[in-house]
Amino acid sequence: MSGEKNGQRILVVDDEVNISDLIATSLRFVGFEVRTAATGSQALAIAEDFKPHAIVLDVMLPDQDGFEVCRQIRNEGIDVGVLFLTAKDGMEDKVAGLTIGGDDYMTKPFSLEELVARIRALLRRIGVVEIEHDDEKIRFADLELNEATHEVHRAGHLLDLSPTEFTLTRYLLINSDRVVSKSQILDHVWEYDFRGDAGIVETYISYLRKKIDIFDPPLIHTVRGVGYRLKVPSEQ
Amino acid sequence: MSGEKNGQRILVVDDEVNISDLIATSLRFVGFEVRTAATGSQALAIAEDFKPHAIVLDVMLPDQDGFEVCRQIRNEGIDVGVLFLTAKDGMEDKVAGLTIGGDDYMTKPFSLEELVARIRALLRRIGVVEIEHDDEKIRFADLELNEATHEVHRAGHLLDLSPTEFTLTRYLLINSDRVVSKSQILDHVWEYDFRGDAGIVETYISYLRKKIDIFDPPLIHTVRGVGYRLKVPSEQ
DNA sequence: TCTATTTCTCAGCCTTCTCTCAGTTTTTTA
DNA sequence: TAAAAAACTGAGAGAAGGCTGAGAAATAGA
Repeated sequence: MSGEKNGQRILVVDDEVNISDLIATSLRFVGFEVRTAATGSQALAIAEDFKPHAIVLDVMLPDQDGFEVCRQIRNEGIDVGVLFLTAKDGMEDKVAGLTIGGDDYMTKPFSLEELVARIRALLRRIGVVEIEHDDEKIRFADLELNEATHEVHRAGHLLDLSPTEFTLTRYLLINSDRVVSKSQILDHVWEYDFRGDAGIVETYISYLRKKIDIFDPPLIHTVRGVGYRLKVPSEQ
Repeated sequence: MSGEKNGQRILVVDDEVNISDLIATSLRFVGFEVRTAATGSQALAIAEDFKPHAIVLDVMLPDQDGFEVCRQIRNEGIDVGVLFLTAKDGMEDKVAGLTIGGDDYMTKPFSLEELVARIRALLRRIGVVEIEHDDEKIRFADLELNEATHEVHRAGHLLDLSPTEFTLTRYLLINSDRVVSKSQILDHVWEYDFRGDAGIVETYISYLRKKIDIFDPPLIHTVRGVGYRLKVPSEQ
């Protein structure tokens, strides 16, 4: 289960405390050991003895830019994968160009579900095997989601899902058989600055049903007043 | 049995003393060690040496908001799960992000039974194993309630229960073999501001009997003039 | 720039649930 | 044995929760 230290260390670097807290909390919950830093120099100091396996690094820091921080940390001989965070301005191209090796980047705002998935993929790529998550496929009954190819199959058929539908499917799959509330879904699957109400989850569940549950048996079940749950009806 | 100190410490923070008292009493009764605070700064002061495992925290406090209190407590290095309480008014905006990292939230008014269940689920999720309640299933005879899936089975058959029926069943199960009065049931299963009379409990017991006790032997027994009791008849 | 896709909101509809009430049955007491 | 008290249950009004189609707004792609 979650909560145990499994040895994967992540350093989160962002000057907005709200953001770094949010990220840190999420990553801790899924079992990582996490430290946070608000500036480049602070990040450097912490990295030195924390020796993180991966860094979540905002490219825009008060003292220096993220690439510089990244370079310095690697110069220390610390072998680390980096997930860059960038605002959605024009900088994306530049970031993409500078993202080399096993590194990756995401634009703010993002969903926590997506962040965790990227971190896991990153660790896999750089060869740090995470316990229990070394498989790139998540399965439930005849529904299968492939992390590497971003494909989802039901009963052997390839489904055509939009990005949000994909993320929602993954979240349901990860929590298969347990009830998840609409607010949980909203908090994990939607971008963290989303200000709408949980009604949108109903809409997307409706979309998903038309793609996933046109096959028998239906897997997405409503638990009135509580949330949704992936289950195989035959279980009784 | 309930009543013993099992080591789980809960801090309840709400400026309405009626509410925090109500919650504290309920939590103490089921075996938690409880402290209360009416303001954010008071909460912080108490948390420092009380080191709670979980906090029940109103988001609307006189001095500062609940999120700030939460952040400060965690900055003290206290690893704590939070159950946020929110009013059901226009505040729904601020409710975003509350279910991150094992945390949860409930809207006022709520039922005490629901609150206790959420606290237990929270402690389980963040890895604080509660004695005697480390399982997500509650059982009595061939009646079984699953907290994670929200399913109830009798003699292997899945029962279809409404939310209130589910909560009532849980309350009876937790108090199995003991007589619980109609007013006790009303106080625990219905929202704390419910202004109807205890007659509704009879109605719901009737509903439950038609779902649970169509199987033999009947488990729900009336103790005339006192209340109801879950028992296996052969026991006498 | 235009087009296609995706996201999001909203309103109408339908289903289920909650709660009250009143008539009935059961048990107790006088 | 009759009257009173307590509990049971069916019916129904109104509320709440959830589903979905339509369309506006935002975004990405050609």
